[in-house]
Amino acid sequence: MRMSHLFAKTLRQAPAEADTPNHQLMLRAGLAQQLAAGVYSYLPVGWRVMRKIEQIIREEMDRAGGQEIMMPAIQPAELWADSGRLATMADVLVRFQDRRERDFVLGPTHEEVVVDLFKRQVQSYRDMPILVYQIQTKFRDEARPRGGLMRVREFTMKDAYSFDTDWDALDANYQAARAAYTRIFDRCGVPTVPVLADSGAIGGKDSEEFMYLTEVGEDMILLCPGCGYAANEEKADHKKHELPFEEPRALEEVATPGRKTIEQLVEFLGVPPYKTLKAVFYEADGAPVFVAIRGDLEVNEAKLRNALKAPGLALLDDEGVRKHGLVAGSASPVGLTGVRVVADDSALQSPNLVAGANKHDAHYRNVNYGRDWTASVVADISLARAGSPCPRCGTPLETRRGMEMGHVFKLGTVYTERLQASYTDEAGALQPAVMGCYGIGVGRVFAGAIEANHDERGIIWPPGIAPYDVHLTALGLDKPGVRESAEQVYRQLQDAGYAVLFDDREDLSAGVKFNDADLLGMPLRVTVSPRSIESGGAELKHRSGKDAEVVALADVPARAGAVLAALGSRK
RNA sequence: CGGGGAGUGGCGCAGUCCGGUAGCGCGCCUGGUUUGGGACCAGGAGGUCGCAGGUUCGAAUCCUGUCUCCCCGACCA
Repeated sequence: MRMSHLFAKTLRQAPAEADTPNHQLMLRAGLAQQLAAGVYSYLPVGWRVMRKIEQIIREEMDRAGGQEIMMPAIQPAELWADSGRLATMADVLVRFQDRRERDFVLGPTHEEVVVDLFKRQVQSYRDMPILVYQIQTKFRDEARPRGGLMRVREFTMKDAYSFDTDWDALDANYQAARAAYTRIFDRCGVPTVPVLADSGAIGGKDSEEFMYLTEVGEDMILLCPGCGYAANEEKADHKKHELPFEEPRALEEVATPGRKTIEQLVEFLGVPPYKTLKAVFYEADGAPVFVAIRGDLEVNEAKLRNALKAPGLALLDDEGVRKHGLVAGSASPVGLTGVRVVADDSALQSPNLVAGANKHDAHYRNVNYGRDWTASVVADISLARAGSPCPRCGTPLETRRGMEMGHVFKLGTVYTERLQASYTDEAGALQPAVMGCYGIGVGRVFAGAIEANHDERGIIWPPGIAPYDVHLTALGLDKPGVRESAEQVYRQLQDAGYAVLFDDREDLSAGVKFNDADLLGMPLRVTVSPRSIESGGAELKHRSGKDAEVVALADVPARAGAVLAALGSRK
């Protein structure tokens, strides 16, 4: 490609909207451009990267036994009503009506459609296992698109679905997909770690996210330096500080004028936070939920949502608190009636706690579960934080931020039961197929690859996904022999099978061209100039290296091939 | 949805408080001089100041409404 006619321009300054390196470089290098919040066009160079990532995904999914298909983005809303997700995913669904006023959604994901397909194609256990995948545009009306390509409303996703006769067979497909993911991210130059994840509204059991650990990531990950335990904050468990047994003492009311927070109570009464009971108010399906958790812990809303099977759970606002007669700052489950109480298991085993008295400026001492209050739901609903003991080995956990590149999970029979996708087993009985699903955000891999591979000058494309192998820079095009030599190198490299970006722009200084080459980040830069010709040919330098070598013009393709091979590029 | 910030030429910004013919850097076009790390000279093009009302002799500037974008939170297979 000749840069003189490239449909994109590099920018010296990044647009103000970008605040992470990958986002700034993407815009400065002219890879993509935003049309609306979370909606992007891909320009030629960026699109080549997307296609390279897709190709790697295809190769690895095929190797894992996957079969590529293509499903429609336009899907009947009825199918979503059948699965129950028309309601549970209502806020992100992009919906429309056709001219006959029939309801449709633009697919945010394809479980419903793939199950429908499965029903028509598979009736027998003999037809399984199945692993199908597609690379497709998804639509989600995200509450807040952000971070360049990291959270967008229209995006390319590779989604794969497996169907098996039982959970053991599912595990084989799951492990195959998991292995493929490791290879895919590796080839794309994005270091990832699998972390335990919450399966969220989609349902299902085991679930892991592939995270690229970086400060600009939007997810919080807990990692154990002792045993390697790794989990998303939403999912992470931790050992809770266990309190020694104490005889329950008599309930005692104390005046606590103006003390509303745990910090204020701790300071005023001289008790440690773990000897207090914290109250947090939520609302689920229109009804208030009183959450009781020990004062040294925080509520993990994902866990709470799962414990209550209430995807619509949200914090109660001040007005709601008043309306339900709750006394913020002095609320407690002691003597509370008419409100559902959920307790973290920490609250049960902790004796003689300080808790609210359900009237202003008063608390109780020596509150004990069972004697003074009970909860209708008891579960681990606590948030693991930096320093929390690892659930496996007790080592203090560390936190890191991460960008989610992919997600694998075992769905089981959630969708195949709801949508009645069953097969006939060996005994002739109908069974729901056991399903897994596996997603990769292609645009996220694109962003992650830039984030993981750049320096102060620009992008350093991993050779496997570089839009071009060679950035050919011609300097002094009006000088004798330069144009001819550069054209010759351009032709020879292309004849040898390399993708070449040829900076044939006239009247630009060497500095501009070199800076653009560094910004655009191809693995190998070849320079043809009066100086290089005088010293015997063309100059080769790889993007991350410091030194250049001069090679005779005729030898450029062979030498370029050797350098690229050494960099790990596969032609 | 709650909180904060911002919309002025392709990009980055000033001008708004205090109303009076819209400016700077980069980029772009023409000519010339240059050419190994973001050149120089001369000339030039390009803006309904997000949009709609209002106040005023006069609005980028004041008032009202509205749209959009960014950040934090909520939300998020």
